[in-house]
Amino acid sequence: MDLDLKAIESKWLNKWKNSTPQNVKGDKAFLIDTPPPTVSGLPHIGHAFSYPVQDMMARYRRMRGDFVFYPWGFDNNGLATERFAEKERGFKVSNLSKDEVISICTDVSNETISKMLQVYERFGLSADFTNYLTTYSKDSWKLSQKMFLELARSGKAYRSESLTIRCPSCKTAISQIEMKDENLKSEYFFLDFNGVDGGTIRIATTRPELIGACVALCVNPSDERFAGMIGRKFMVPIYGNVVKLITDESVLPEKGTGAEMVCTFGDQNDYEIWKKNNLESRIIINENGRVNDGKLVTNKSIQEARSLIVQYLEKEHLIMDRKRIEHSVNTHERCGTPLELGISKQWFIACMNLKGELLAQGDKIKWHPEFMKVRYENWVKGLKWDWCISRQRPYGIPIPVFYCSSCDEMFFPSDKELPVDPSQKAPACPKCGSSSVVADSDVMDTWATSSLTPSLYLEKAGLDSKYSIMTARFQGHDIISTWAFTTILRSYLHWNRIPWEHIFISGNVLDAQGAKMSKSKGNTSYPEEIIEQYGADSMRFWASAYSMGEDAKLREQELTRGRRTVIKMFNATKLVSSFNGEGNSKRVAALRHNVWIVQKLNQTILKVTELMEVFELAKARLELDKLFWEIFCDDYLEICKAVFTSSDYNLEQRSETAEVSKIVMENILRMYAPFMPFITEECNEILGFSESLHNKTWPVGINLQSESTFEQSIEIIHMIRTLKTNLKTKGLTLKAFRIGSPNPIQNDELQIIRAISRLNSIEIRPDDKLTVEASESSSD
RNA sequence: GGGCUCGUAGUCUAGUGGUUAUGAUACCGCCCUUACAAGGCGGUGGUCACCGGUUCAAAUCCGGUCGGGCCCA
Repeated sequence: MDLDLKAIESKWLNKWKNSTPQNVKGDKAFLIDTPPPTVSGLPHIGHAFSYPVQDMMARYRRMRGDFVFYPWGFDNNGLATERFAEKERGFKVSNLSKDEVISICTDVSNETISKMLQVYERFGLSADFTNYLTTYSKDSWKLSQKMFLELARSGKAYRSESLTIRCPSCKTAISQIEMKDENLKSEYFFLDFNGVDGGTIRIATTRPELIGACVALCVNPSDERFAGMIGRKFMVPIYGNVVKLITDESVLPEKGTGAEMVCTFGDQNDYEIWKKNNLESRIIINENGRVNDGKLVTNKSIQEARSLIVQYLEKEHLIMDRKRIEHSVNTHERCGTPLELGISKQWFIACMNLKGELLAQGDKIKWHPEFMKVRYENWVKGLKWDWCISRQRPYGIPIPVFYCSSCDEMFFPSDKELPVDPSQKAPACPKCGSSSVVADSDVMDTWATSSLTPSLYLEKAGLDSKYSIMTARFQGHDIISTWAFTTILRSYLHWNRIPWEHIFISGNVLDAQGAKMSKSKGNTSYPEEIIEQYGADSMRFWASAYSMGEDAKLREQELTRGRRTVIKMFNATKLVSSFNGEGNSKRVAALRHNVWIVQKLNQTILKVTELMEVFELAKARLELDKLFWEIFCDDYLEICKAVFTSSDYNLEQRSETAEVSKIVMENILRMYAPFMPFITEECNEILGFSESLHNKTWPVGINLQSESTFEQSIEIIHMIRTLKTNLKTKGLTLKAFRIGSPNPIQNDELQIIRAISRLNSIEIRPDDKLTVEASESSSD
């Protein structure tokens, strides 16, 4: 093989570095809110699928003359990167000081970013890699803190002591966004509560360690088994406090015994019942996830507390029954630990009061595909909490707030002082002048910064005064409830506008069997392996084979087809450039076969452009493939070869054919350019152009003076091929044939038919329909 | 449990009411004095998941069942 894909790719990557096909100055702007990949490992196959698709749109719009803003960024802020750094360097955040953690995270993040960059560059993306942003940079700090303060000053963000979701393993508050339901194995313990006035009630619980937090018992009001017992008082085992049996619709009669403990706080439902009934609190799990029940358990983890309590219950013969079950538990998506609820002081961004407005914002954005909007709507409708944005972690953007210990005043730095690390030096209290001022020690949720990417990108590029709403967001459907939601929310809260006109949702990448890829299943693939084996253009070819929102399978056949297209394009270009175009044809496309191919080209340009305009990349490329393979290569190039080998054609006719073949080839390359930037650029050079293909404009078609009447000849050529093959399989060779034709066959058409069939004895007679048959054949 | 989505040759896929259901890939023949054997030509291969309904006409529309996937609880 004389085609070294790797060499071609690195050759062009180097050349493009010095002259990235960046922004044409068009009136129309196409502004992309690029998803900054999380700095928590190398790019995986999902990235190989989604980023090329964005790039195809960017390249297409650029060729259409738009001003294309295609920035790049990395999300190296917060817990994901912190966890990644722990794993990379083998340390525990809890064993190090805050400064040490930050310094290691910064190092790991810098190293990883440069590795990630190398992989992304190989994708052939035309994003501006030279000026990428990171979500933990000082610029990002500044904007993120500024925007936070805007919300805090206007009351849209508030600090409150209220129910918080906590991860006992990460030791921080989290938000509803980071919750994940998981089916976990557990065990029901059946316990009897003795009535103060006699009698007992049996309850089932999976959380015996919370008995000390029990403040009521609860059953469903329609559950007749307990009808006579409502309102009666019972004694809590071990602790002896007295609780009342109350009712709530939310209790499911078929769960356990139908009677359950209400604890402060077992789950969110406990909290609801607690609030509704104005119950007392017995908080036994502290902010660090340690249990202190004042009796049997002192400063133990939840697991340890559970076994202590169970041991005690067993010893006292208080467990009436046990049953293994599997049930759905709220866990932390980052670490899988079951979550706890507690009361603590946190910062929240209000959104519960905005559901209607947020749904209306969603309606103003064009969703591709449309049905993905439903996911957004479901999420907004299902919101249960305001967005808790404070995190008790070392690595993140600090919450820029001070609290005066003397007069309790809360105050903020001015915008001019940003970015600030409030822990560095606290100013005196502006109200009472006291110097005993404490800085907020928390950092912000990562999403509190990444929800600002449209502004982060535009500001970094100095475009924020010119543009406010971006054209397109590209992202996966797995983060509709996180990134899309928080971005829409912030945009609404700060500016009362939508962040982008369009949102493009890409699907997941599954393995060839349709199963989700995961490291534990061992079915993951990495983009670099694919590029090594098939080349980046083939990888992009595969990525362009799916409609928006559709899950993709890693299909070998699509990669194979992509590589074949690359090779064929290279060979076709070499052939076309070998056609000798000396002599100067005045009239381009006068010969029937040339008019025909130009007409086919024009038709395809129209179709492809139409499809690209509505973002139907997969369908556009199929049209292009059809033109290139079936029409241009299989038919037209065969005709060209005949023109150049047959003595029937003079210099001028050859010259015209050489010229037309080159023009059509070049137009095909332009249309393939967004899909396969490397091979098309290489072919563009082979054709003799010194200007980069990616700086050229999108084709608009070629003017023709005449109509083509060549279609019938093409049909005849196909029929001759079939006839030849059919005879060959019988061991016969076609020597002469007869064409029956309803239309007259022109002289030049006959020339081509003769040249392609390599036969001279052709008989033509009128017929009702087109036929081709052997008039004399013999065995070899 | 709720929502969304998908089910078409061995595999993957096009096809939102109208000839004989598109194409790729795999496989089987035949073709190297041919830009490309990583090519060309031809062929085998389908109860369009299942059941029912609407219609002159259903892969397509409606209802249900089964099965995958994702999101949310």
